[in-house]
Amino acid sequence: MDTRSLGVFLSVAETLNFSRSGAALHMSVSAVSRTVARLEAEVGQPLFERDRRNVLLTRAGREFREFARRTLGEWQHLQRQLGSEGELAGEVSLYCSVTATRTLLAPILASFRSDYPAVDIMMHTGDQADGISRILGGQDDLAVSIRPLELSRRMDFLPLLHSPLQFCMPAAPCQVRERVLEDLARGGIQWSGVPLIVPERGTTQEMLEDWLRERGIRPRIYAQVAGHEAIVAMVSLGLGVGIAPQLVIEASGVGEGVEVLSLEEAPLPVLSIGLAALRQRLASPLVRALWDVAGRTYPAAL
Amino acid sequence: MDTRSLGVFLSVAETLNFSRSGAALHMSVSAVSRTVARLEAEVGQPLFERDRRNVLLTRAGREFREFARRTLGEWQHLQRQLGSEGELAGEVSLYCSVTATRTLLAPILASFRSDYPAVDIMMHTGDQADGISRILGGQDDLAVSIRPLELSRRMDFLPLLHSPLQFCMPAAPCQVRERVLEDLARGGIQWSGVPLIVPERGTTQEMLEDWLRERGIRPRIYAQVAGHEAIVAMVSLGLGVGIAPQLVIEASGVGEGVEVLSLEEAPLPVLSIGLAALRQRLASPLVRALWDVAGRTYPAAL
DNA sequence: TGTTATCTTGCGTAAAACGCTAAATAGTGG
DNA sequence: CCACTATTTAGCGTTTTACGCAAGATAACA
Repeated sequence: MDTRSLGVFLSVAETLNFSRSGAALHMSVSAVSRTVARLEAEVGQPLFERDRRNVLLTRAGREFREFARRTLGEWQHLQRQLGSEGELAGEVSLYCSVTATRTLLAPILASFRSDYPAVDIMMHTGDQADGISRILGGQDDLAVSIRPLELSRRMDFLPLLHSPLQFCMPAAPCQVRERVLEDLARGGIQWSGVPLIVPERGTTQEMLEDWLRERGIRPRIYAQVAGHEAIVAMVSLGLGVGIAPQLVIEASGVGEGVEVLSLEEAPLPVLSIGLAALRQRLASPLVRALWDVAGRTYPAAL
Repeated sequence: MDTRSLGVFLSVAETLNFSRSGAALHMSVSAVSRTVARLEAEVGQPLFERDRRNVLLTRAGREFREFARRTLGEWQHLQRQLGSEGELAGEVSLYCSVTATRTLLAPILASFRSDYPAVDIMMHTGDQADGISRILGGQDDLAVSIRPLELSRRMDFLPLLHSPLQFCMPAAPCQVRERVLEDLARGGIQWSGVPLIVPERGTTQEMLEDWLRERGIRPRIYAQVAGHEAIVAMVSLGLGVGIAPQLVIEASGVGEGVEVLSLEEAPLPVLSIGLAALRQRLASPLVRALWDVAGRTYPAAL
């Protein structure tokens, strides 16, 4: 019996539907099934009555639900109580890009500091693309990141907002801009002729690669750059056409200097931006606190 | 947080000594250390104050101890309550040798049937040597077995009584008996001349092999037989010198027909005989019930 | 009768837990 | 004062567990 299993059981006891609980808990149906089966073996009695069509709590199941609620409640209470005592001792380390600090993180951190004034936040900034590996490597507790295409099972991701990936070009007249405008007037961009400034690594780099491959485009890469902010900066200098989340383009100091290229016929994917953390670390009350504040700050996150 | 961790914590909270708790719980010190460390990370505060010499509960630790006691108590209560309701449905399967049924098991089963009249016991008998593999293979819940030399971590073993492994020879005058007596009179058995009847496999077979190897003895194997009872039977027929636990020799119907050979200068090991089960299965209340009854029936087991 | 929704099971893989051994540290006795 | 013991923690390789995927099974439904 562990807290995770209790959570799964309570979810199923509420939905009375293994599949829906699985979806809600971000786990496969089979994992839910086996978790319940394990509990039943430990208790020695079936907790649910399933007849392929309906799932119902047995009498034992109802009693177990009481126990589960009580135990889980007390555990969380204890965690909060003891955990918050330790605020002074602990600190939460957070990895994010410069843009994230000013946009997404600002309201979260404001809330957090007023709720938990005693917690120190150790913030590291850098290329957003490195966030996931820093989390996996245990170097930071939390990272603001784009949801990776493949999410490790050790990790949890809390989506906070969405922003489309966009191409952008210099706003001021220059060779690159004229070339793009000409192409657009003729009906389509000749990618082979446009200098492209792309992310060096990370999710957006993979997405762009997929997008190009699907369309059979062999682009002319002008530069591979670490950090979307740097890409936008280079674009604003007229060095080429770049790619970055719309959020970054808008928030960049040089926002005036670049213009979004909207390719309606073949849009780039929309990014899910949020917090990433190891499940393990999320058991720590400090980390969980920041996570929860973030979720409350962006309730539309769903 | 899971029940196992709570148990470890409570043990350490009592002994205030990681090593001793490790020994008591049949786990390594490092496992104890890490289990406590995990709990501390989950709670967000140290539960023990350790200064290399002393281990003390912190204030958080004392609060956690209350929680742990309460939770573990309720869990066990629930397990017993719901588990015993299910008696009618469940059955416990038990693997043992014929001898075990009549000796070791008799008092246990008597107790058990009066305590839990509704539980069916599905008993399978056979060569004791197969018990461990039947447990590991999940074919039976419990097995009466000799403690294996290597105990899988998935398994738990409850020692109930001890019995020395013994050589035995025919009690009636015959060629084999005379030969042995002659050898003994001259100071030592000439193993190469004595027909030996040995276990086909299992712990006693391994032990005998070790014993022989250590002494550089190349025995004359007359027969490899499955089951100690069969060995004793063959010995009583005058076919050779056999090896079996003293318990089996005494309990065998042909006990009169065989005589124990006491080799004081180089005794065979003493066997620990008891119950074996998968830890997993022991979580089931039914299995646990029989296990507990056995422990109560042989309290001198320690 | 085919389709859909739902739970369970087999199999290969990824993560967690463990034991062993070594390191670090403090008390003890010769 | 130093060897020696007792104790907790950390690295490393191995065992055990949990998971996701895909197939199986079963019942409702169209």
